[in-house]
Amino acid sequence: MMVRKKIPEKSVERICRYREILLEYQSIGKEFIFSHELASEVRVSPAQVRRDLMYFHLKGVPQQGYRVSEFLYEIDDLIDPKEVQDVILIGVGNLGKAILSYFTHKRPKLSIVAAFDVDANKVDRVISGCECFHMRDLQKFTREREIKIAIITVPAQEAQAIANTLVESGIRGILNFSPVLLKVPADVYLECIDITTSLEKTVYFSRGRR
Amino acid sequence: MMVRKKIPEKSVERICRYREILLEYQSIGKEFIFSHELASEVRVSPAQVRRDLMYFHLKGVPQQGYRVSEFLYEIDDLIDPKEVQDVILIGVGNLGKAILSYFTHKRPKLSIVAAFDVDANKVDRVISGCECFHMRDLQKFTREREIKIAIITVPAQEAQAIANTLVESGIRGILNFSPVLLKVPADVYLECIDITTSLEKTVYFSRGRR
DNA sequence: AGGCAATTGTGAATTAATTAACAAATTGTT
DNA sequence: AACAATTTGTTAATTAATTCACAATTGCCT
Ligand SMILES: NC(=O)c1ccc[n+]([C@@H]2O[C@H](COP(=O)([O-])OP(=O)(O)OC[C@H]3O[C@@H](n4cnc5c(N)ncnc54)[C@H](O)[C@@H]3O)[C@@H](O)[C@H]2O)c1
Ligand SMILES: NC(=O)c1ccc[n+]([C@@H]2O[C@H](COP(=O)([O-])OP(=O)(O)OC[C@H]3O[C@@H](n4cnc5c(N)ncnc54)[C@H](O)[C@@H]3O)[C@@H](O)[C@H]2O)c1
Repeated sequence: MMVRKKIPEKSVERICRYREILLEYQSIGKEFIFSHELASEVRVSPAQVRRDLMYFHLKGVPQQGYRVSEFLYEIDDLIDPKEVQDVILIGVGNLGKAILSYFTHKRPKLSIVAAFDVDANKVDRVISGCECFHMRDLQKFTREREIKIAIITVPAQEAQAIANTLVESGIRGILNFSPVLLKVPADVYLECIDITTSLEKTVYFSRGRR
Repeated sequence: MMVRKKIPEKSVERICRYREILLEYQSIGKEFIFSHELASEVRVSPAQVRRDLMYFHLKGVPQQGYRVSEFLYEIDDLIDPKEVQDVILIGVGNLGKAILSYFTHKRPKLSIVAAFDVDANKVDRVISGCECFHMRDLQKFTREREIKIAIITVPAQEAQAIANTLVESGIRGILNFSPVLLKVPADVYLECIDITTSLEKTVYFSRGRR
């Protein structure tokens, strides 16, 4: 089997953004797109777009650009898992609920299939369209359903312990919203969204220091 | 006045993370920290930490490290605004509410002072500890209070129009949660948190392609 | 006090990411 | 059917970010 060249994080990120724009184009019936159009939408250089395209095989034609449907197909093929990917979420608080309601039917290949919490008001109910179970069932569920991806939205002080449990039960990727830099084995992928840092960055750079 | 060297985004981001760790150290009574300790907490190299330190003036001592309180002071001095920074939030939906409740008293120098929405169920009430006003009052409020920072948590299709209004009323920095790549003038700082992309990245890289 | 071990601060070297540049290709035009 | 105008695909050049490496300090131990 031919092994695809590894793609740097930044490129994967941009490619996901290209998809947003392409879906928009598709929805308004545009069949073709130029690298410079995509570039200006995503705020990168046209050269950057074409460079990213080298990671997968898409032929554009001069004077015409890339066929949107083909482009989207290639992105799906590259980025999306082959089967629907089941995801779980830990911590059905304010943020957890927002995410649950958002991802219901958002992407065909991504589905949050269960949420877990310790709060008696939350377990054994359907919250924001998602079944919520008690933490004690986490390991069993994860193992049986072979869940590979988890989203952590528990309070900071709980996050590391939960990450440990997740890793133990076979999780391969974690999207972490707690402000804690979790420690996980090198072969588990960890993506952190640190909203506080983002806001601090915004404040810092809005003060004109650029 | 001596002009500080401009600091790259990545460094600012790391410096904000250092602060998290330093606050933790302080809370458990540790007075000093080594570059390698901080580095391993934040998952960067010790050299990287020391390099970032060159952006501000902090003296460490060999065999002892950096004084935590001094380190924190320098970060505050560099990153934080001099006065309390008032922030507004647009779109008091699931995500907006989560953010409002989270940032109440989170950072002494950051305060979400008002939220705006069009939904009659939300305006003129206090939601998650924050006063919520109707969108029609946005411009007036922003101008009068000289608000410089806004958080956008409205549906995708509304985001650009709201960004335009914000820019018009003098906003200098936007933290955007909608999946739209907003167009703003070059002198307005735009930070985007794209949760969908982050989840897609997590799924992609958890499939072992690294 | 003097030597040993550890750690800082920073240029130099390396690696990664981005942009520039341009030949090859394609379309429409005269 | 040759030409002009674009736009692609890719290599080379540039710029940015990270790591290396090591002299200079400092604390600690004997
Ligand atoms: N809400 C935000 O805007 C925001 C912003 C930045 C960071 N965060 C981080 O996201 C996380 C969640 O924030 P939130 O505002 O939703 O908090 P929250 O308190 O509303 O929700 C936390 C949820 O986790 C559950 N929980 C607690 N301990 C648990 C455990 N051991 N196992 C399973 N579930 C447990 C609680 O019952 C609760 O439902 C926190 O780490 C917070 O720091 C949130
Ligand atoms: N919730 C999530 O986890 C999540 C994840 C990724 C992205 N997002 C994005 O964040 C944004 C908000 O998501 P959400 O889940 O909170 O949506 P939501 O529908 O719960 O909230 C949107 C809020 O915006 C208000 N609103 C609508 N039009 C407005 C206008 N013109 N002016 C002011 N307010 C207006 C609505 O009344 C509502 O209160 C969306 O753009 C969404 O794509 C959310």
